[in-house]
Amino acid sequence: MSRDELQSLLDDVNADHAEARVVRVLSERGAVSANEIARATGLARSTISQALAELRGADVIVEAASADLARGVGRPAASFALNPRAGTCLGLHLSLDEIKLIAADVSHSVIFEKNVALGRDYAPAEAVEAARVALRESCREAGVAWSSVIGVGLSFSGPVAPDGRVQRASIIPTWAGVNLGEAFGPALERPIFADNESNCSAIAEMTWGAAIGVEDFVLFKIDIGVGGAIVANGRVLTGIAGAGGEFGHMTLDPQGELCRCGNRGCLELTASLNPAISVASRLAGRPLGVDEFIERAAAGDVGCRRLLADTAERAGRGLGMIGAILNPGLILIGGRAALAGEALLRPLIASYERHTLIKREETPPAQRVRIEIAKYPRNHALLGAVALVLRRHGRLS
Amino acid sequence: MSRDELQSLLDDVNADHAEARVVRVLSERGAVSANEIARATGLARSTISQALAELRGADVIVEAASADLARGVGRPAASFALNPRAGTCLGLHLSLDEIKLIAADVSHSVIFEKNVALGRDYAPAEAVEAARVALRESCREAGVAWSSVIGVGLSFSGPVAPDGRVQRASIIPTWAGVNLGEAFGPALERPIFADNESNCSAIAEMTWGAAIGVEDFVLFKIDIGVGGAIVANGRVLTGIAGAGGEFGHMTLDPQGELCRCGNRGCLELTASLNPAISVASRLAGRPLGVDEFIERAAAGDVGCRRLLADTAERAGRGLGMIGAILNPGLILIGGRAALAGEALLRPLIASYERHTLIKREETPPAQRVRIEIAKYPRNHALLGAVALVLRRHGRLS
DNA sequence: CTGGATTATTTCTATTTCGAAAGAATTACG
DNA sequence: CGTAATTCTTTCGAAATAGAAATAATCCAG
Repeated sequence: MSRDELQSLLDDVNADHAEARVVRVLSERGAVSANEIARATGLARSTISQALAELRGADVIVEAASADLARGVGRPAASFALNPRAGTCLGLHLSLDEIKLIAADVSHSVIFEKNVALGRDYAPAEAVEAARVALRESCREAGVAWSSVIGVGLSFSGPVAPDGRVQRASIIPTWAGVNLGEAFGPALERPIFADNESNCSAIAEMTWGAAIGVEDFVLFKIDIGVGGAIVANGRVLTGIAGAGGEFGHMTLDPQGELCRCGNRGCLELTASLNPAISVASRLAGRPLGVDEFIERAAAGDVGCRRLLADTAERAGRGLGMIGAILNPGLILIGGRAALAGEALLRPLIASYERHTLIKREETPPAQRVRIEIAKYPRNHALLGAVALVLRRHGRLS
Repeated sequence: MSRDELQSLLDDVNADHAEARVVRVLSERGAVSANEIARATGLARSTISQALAELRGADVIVEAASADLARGVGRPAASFALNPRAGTCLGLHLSLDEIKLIAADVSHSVIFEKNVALGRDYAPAEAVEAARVALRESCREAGVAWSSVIGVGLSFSGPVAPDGRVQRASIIPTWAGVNLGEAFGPALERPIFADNESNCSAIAEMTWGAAIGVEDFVLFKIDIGVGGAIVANGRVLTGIAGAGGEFGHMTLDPQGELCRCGNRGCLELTASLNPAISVASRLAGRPLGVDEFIERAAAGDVGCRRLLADTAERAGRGLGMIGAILNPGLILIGGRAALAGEALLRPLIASYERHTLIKREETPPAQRVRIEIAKYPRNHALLGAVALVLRRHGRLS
């Protein structure tokens, strides 16, 4: 295969030769040994050997600093990663009042990270222009040629349909109906990938976090909203309209309070951090931020601890239902509530146990649900946005 | 490849040549054209052509009566199916007070079907012995050599762990903790496959029913219990302990009535047919059966219709949550309630719409959830049991 | 410090699979 | 009818892949 063909393998999603599959595995996992590549692709070791030789010849991959972590007996395995100079992936997170930027090379190293503040309820065109300027500039500063950008991943705070359209139910009302691919594609002139925030977080956990190598898990996010993502067979279940994993909008009480989504009694109304923070603020005599509240709870403030435990109790009810529906092997707790660690986890697990079908003690260890804190609880959907590009997930154009 | 090797392809799950993959596709789908096989396997048409020639030479496959359904322009495609004489699959459904038997050849034709009544709460050993005797005898009568039986699929009314163990939460209390593979394996001396009833129904719908070719859907069963199954990427999500899809045991009201599963306020308590039938029976002055109740509702009895609609309203609440969590493209309604057709479907869809996040009218048609009646609403998990064997799903030994 | 045990990697050849082109069976249309 | 268009199927040489055996790099035990 020619050098040019090999170097363009990063763009070609559909190619199905040994070389292409090796590149895809490296793109998804970072540094990997030849043996692992063989297992992941299902190809023979000899085939991998040949492919690696060719790819190395074309400077597409490099030998990685061997992570001698589990160094046993026998010849140690060499690790390979994509040549960092072979391309750059950009990520963009669109949140309530700012956009966050990130760039990573194809070997999974972060090159730069940056925030751009915007007014509340900013218009799509504003964000597109701000993103264009900031990305171009940051790339120039970091010495990244725009032509070497493989794609831009977008993380959005709300359901994103498979065609890139933002659903009404999003946090930022001005964006309802906007097609992210059509909005950002012309301005950025690079392939666009997009998914909702929680799905991005799940992908970040799969790529760098607490779910590396896990094919089936659920991410449950507790922050000022409640959301999540479902991963089955190694793929994020986005749902037919991109609304999979919207745990916050399970209707717990059809006669309950009105939710911003237009329904009543959603889980989010009781299980997000908002009610707890309201009460804590009243007691403190001044408005508390999310971080301050969590810090107080983690530090042992009995009031905040109890408020957090009550939140966990209510969230655990929803989580128990998710357990009855999906019976996942691993549930990762994300969102800033997870920063409280055990103070959240203990009452949450207790509540889960009380509300779910299969009880822990009557199940052999291998079939038990593990509930753990995610590695990136603090909104690191941004990392996931860049992983969208690395995994070629949610491609729009 | 030798004739013997080709003929044993049906037993070898792990083989990964063109011939093996062709056999597997035919086993899963029945009669298929060469072109479809190529698409399903991802192999080149020329490879399929060669493989088919070899398999035909070894009498493993036969040319099927060409189902000239969609006969367009151009040369018509020939269909192939596994040679019915190449093997037989048995299925077994273990219900409350009887076991049901079925046999089908590998081309998906049913050979015989039979019920064996047992006392309520029968013991496992009883069922094993009854199954052994009835299956052996029926096979002899039908001229099926026991050695030609590829495997026996078991459908069980309750969660079945991946290792074959029956969970406590099952309908038949005497079976809690029993390992289905260990119980049936020695007596039947054939490979055993097992899964819970609803998962089997889902597989039946995928193989013969309303979900042929659909990779992602949810089956929601409303009968004297409430249950279901989730299919993602063409695979049934069984969950880490086999309790995936247990929609009936979502906790709607933590302070509600006690459920047989040990929790309170489960969906099943309000959304199954039981409450409606109780009221209808009181009004009728005598106990009504499920079928009678459904017939009355379908025939236009206003009381029964309203009771059914109320049930649908309550079930729709649970279904709406499933919609928020999974956002599936297709929801099939199974169980005997589905026999009422539109009388159930209309209020169910209305309730779903009211309780789910993404509303129908604000979604383009391609992203809308379709809610339809399953093809086999009347407990045809039995068909699914035999499909377990055809699809090599849930293998225990 | 040396030889055996263990695991990783490459080499070489046989086999499998692919892609392009030819051939076959049918419908559409003049 | 006959020819063109369309679609399915097979053939055959080229390319990719797998499997077995050889080679390499390390640990471990004496």
